[in-house]
Amino acid sequence: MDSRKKPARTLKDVANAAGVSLGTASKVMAGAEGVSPARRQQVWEAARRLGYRRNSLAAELRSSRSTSIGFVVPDLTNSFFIQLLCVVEDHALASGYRLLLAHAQEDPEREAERIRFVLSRQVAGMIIIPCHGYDHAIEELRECDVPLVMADRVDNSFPANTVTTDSRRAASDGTEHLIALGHKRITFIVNALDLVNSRERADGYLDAMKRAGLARHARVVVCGMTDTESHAATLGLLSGRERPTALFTGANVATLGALRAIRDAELRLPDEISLLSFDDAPWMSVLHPRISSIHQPVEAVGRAIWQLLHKQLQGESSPEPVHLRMKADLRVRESTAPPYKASAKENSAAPHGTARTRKRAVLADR
Amino acid sequence: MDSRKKPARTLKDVANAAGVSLGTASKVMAGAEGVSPARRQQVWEAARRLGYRRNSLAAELRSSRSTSIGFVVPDLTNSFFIQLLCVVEDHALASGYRLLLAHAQEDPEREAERIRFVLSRQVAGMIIIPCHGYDHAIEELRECDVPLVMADRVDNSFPANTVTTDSRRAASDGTEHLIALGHKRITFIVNALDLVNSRERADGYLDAMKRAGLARHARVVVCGMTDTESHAATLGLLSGRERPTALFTGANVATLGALRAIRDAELRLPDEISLLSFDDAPWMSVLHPRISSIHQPVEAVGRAIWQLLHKQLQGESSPEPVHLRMKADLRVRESTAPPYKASAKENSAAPHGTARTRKRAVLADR
DNA sequence: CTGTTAGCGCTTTCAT
DNA sequence: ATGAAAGCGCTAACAG
Repeated sequence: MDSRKKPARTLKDVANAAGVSLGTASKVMAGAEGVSPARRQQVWEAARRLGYRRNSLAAELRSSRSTSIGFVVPDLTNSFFIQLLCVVEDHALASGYRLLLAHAQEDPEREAERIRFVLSRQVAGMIIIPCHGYDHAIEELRECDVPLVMADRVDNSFPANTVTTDSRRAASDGTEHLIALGHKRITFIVNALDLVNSRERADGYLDAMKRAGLARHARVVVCGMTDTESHAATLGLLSGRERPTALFTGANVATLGALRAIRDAELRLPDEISLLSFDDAPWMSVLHPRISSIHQPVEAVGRAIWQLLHKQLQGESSPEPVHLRMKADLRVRESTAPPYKASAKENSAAPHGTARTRKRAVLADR
Repeated sequence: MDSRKKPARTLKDVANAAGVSLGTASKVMAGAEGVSPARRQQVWEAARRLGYRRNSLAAELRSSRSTSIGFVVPDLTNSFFIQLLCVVEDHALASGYRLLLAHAQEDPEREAERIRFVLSRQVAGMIIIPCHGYDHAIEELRECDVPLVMADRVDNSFPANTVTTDSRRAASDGTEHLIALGHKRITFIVNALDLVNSRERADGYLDAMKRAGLARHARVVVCGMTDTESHAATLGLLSGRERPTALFTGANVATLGALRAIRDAELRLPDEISLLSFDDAPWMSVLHPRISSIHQPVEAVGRAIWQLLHKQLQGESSPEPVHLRMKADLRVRESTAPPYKASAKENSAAPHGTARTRKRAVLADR
């Protein structure tokens, strides 16, 4: 713990120590052709001896080439984004790029600031999963022509490459599953409707409800971006009259809050209430009951994002923006079941419903 | 989507457009004193008009001052690290620093590469949560004197500032809780013993077992870093003879695998087996049964990390490395209960144990 | 207050 | 194959 800063060794130091010119040393470190093996050896030797570490800031400044990709993510708490991040990072690394992560924390202002920051580091490209209304992002990015891919929370009207999940369709499928089980009072709990994909999810839900002639039962509750908020919203919902028999949560975070609320309301899942989660998470298939969910194809989305970006990085991009849309799939597990008969509702302490209900309980107990 | 790269505007362009010198423009953008309001205005104007964006690579290169902090994390899948990351980032941002995240993916080689990368970006400081045996990290960092804080997976013998949780103590407390419930065959499932903190956790477990005269029942199972591995290990454990009555998992990831194995083995939690998790996660208190766990003080750890680093950044660090150790607390929930009576074990389909067991089941059903 | 100048550490022609 | 020299975009002295 010595406080005097010994100035870092530079390439010049290495060149001097090796008795070669700066240019030659540079070539060696870059692994370029045209240096005799002998000198090459000398330079490596000197570099090791001096503990040389390249200054990539200087290198990138001079060559105006960067291998960093900005990745702007709205919420690191959301396992879907984390998974996506990991997938994309693997692809990027494999192609010789690194990710520069920027965390927007679901705050548009912070997002704008982070984008500015990333851009100021001269990244070669950008991947953005925007938060509430991506106006800021657009503004920042329109004028500069960095290769860009927008993901997840965008729609096809965005004037850049996008990769998304077909949320509307998936939400519709999910709702139909609930309807098929016999549910009518199905409530959709969504974080924010100014999030394009959440809006689509809500629309998909409404589509299915209407198609089934259940429009008058349709109910969309907007709960905010945190699990605390969704907890509160769900709790209100459950204690009100005309309680829904099924809940469909529009996102990972909302699911967590809803689940907590269901506990607090002392409702048994799935006997007294069903829950379907848009977004899957590892823990959902591990406890009792396993949560039915809509699983987004993270691998495919991540791969598509990288492909689109990589193409642009190599200057092979098409003049027209490409919009890729992936299909999500419904994973029926144990949190969705036929609605509870109102009559059986009262003696909730000892669950002895129909044979089916009974079987379920045992099954779920495993 | 135009493919010709319009070269980014530079400060020089701005200066020209504003009719001032480069130096003046620089002062304005830096917000420095000593520029007349009129010119200041002109420069801002020109900058906006041209869509100027500072090149922070150049700025940092020239001033050899950086506001980036490298944060090397072993596993983004682990919610504890994510939470820590968020806490530290908040503090860093508040002090005017940004984080440069590097994901080691539990791979020492990748970790070394990432550290090298981060260092080459001339960060002002480094925070490292090392993975298996941190030799690489040490090697890379010894010679350079960047302010450094090591966290979580280190012990006090490390020659730099460290912030850790008192794992040994916490694990010992946890084990005692299990013992107090009447368990004897308690197995500790740990990811890897070459992880200092895992080693400490195992030691804490062994301490408590020995103290209780249960040494001959003590059993430590090493399962690896992924939930797939811990799933397999736990499954083997549960199907073997002399099945433990309680499991104590040494980390987040191990808990997930163990839980899946318990399901697969069709064992009821906590009636047929108890589970205690070292590391808490939001989902653990949301489903049935809520998982008892040892909760690390993320906020405190994060704050401590930043304080230690910030002091060094301001040159106020003490000559001797500081080792901070935080206390974790046991959160008893529903996954830990007295051991199942062997006699009741057989008729497992319909759980009608003692009154206590019955009550538990109802309680947990909420 | 303002402009001029000299680099930060590196890459990249361009001669030799 | 090698070295010299010219910057990348910016900051920080230093004169004026």
